[in-house]
Amino acid sequence: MRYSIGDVSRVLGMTTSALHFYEKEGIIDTPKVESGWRYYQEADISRLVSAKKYRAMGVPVRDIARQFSADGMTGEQVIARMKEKRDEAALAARQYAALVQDIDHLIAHGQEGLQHIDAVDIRRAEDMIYFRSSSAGRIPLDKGEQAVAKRWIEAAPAVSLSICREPTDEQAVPSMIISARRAADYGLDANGRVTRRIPGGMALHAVVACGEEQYDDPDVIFRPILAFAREHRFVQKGTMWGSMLFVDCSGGVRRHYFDTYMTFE
Amino acid sequence: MRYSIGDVSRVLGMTTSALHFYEKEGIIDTPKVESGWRYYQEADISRLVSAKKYRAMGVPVRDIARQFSADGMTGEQVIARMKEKRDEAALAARQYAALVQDIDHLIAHGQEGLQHIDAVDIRRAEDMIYFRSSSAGRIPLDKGEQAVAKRWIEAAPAVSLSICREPTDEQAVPSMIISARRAADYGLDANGRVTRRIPGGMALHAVVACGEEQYDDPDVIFRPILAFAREHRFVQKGTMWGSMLFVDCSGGVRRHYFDTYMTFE
DNA sequence: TTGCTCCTCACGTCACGTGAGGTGGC
DNA sequence: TTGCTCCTCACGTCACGTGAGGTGGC
Repeated sequence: MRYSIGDVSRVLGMTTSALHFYEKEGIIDTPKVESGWRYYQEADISRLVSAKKYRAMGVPVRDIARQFSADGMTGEQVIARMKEKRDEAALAARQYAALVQDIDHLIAHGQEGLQHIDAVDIRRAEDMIYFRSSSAGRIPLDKGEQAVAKRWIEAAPAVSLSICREPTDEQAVPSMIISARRAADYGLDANGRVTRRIPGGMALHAVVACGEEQYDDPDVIFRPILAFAREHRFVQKGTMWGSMLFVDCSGGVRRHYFDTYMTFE
Repeated sequence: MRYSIGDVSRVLGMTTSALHFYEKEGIIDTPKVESGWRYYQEADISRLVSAKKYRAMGVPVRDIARQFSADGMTGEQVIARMKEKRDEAALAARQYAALVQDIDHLIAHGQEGLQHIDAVDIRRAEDMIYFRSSSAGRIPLDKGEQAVAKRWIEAAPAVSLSICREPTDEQAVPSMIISARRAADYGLDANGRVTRRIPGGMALHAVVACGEEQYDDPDVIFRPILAFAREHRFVQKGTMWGSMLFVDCSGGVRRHYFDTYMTFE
């Protein structure tokens, strides 16, 4: 049997230009009849299906071409490469599964926030772990701390930009935060020089929105909670914290939404 | 605080050229001092961390720039887009998890094959489902069948190129095969016009290697099994089949490795 | 004859990476 | 003064996609 490029394209789900490209790269060497039309044989189809499979595993086209070339890869080499790709795929699967969890968290808290903005309620706060550089911003100036901060940033969106205020602080400080439950999944722990644990418990909670003033006055995000605490005589226990959910950039102003918590005695 | 591009690059895990690129695309608008050096503020860092988060969710840079622009996206729009990306990430997680399973199968059978090439043993064969076009090759000429074949090809490597021979066939025929256990995960079933179920059971089994002659004589892959069956008086029951594991292209010749099965009475 | 399929070739896209040649800061 | 960091600008990369202008086959 011989197949036209259209047949191959429809069945393999590849465009004709992709087929031309694979031919140029040397994965196949399709014979042409005098009119210039390509006709594909069973052997070409096999080669292309294998190539698609390896592409799906993340093998570059150049490597696939070499694999199938006159002096290509041995079975052992092919299997060794599959083992690498297996581990990469397993990592990708874990990362995407974690991403789903983290997006779910953002959606749930974000939606709640849009509905009850600035309203204070009481709920149980999770145990958290936070990173706070010794140089007062989210970005450390010390190279050792920068290396740690990098690992935290990589764990976004499970790690979120946050603002924390310990009882001994003079003002709130920009930092990064993650729930203790997720921290281990991302290889983060609370035993570093610049990381600390915040025990959970019953807490005042509010979703707040603030503008760019948060950069000069990080305490702005705690106003609804602090007003409620004063009015109802709640006494702060431990670190007060807020984690950023999303930013609304419509209408020429930026509004940052934070999920804020204050555990009490 | 102000940070140099080097500080930002080390902490965010982005190259300076990526930071230049994000600036050119309008995600940030870093001020420069007279010497021409950029200095980043807390607000820029926030923006970049958010941008990284959305990139990890698969949002294009252009869209992120629009989201953060003067008249950008509302909170509702950001959350709506997160919902889309959540579903895409969930799909990706499932696909990578499936890929891991499929690669594991190829590695296990491939390794076994390299050790016991052409050796016949007896083992239990799984229930399988196979696709065989009405036009005698793996690629159908009928457009309806081509649409079905496309969905099978997409399920590689769980679907593998195969050669099947029913008891009524005059010779073996190229086809595609998948285990019944995995078929449902990929939305494939045995009730189509060109698909059929192969019941499993105790079977003669061999991993064989053959050259390009398989394209003219597909039966070549069943030789070891058929010789063993004749010698030991095994009687074929149901469809005989072989699925391709990998191709060894070293030393100027191509050797195709197939996992072959024949259930018996 | 018509409509469809196929051809080549040049250029575009996406998200950066690389390197040349030059300057600023402690 | 030295070594490091930073600058701009042009071009490269990867895996194709797009479109122009033209031809083949039933």
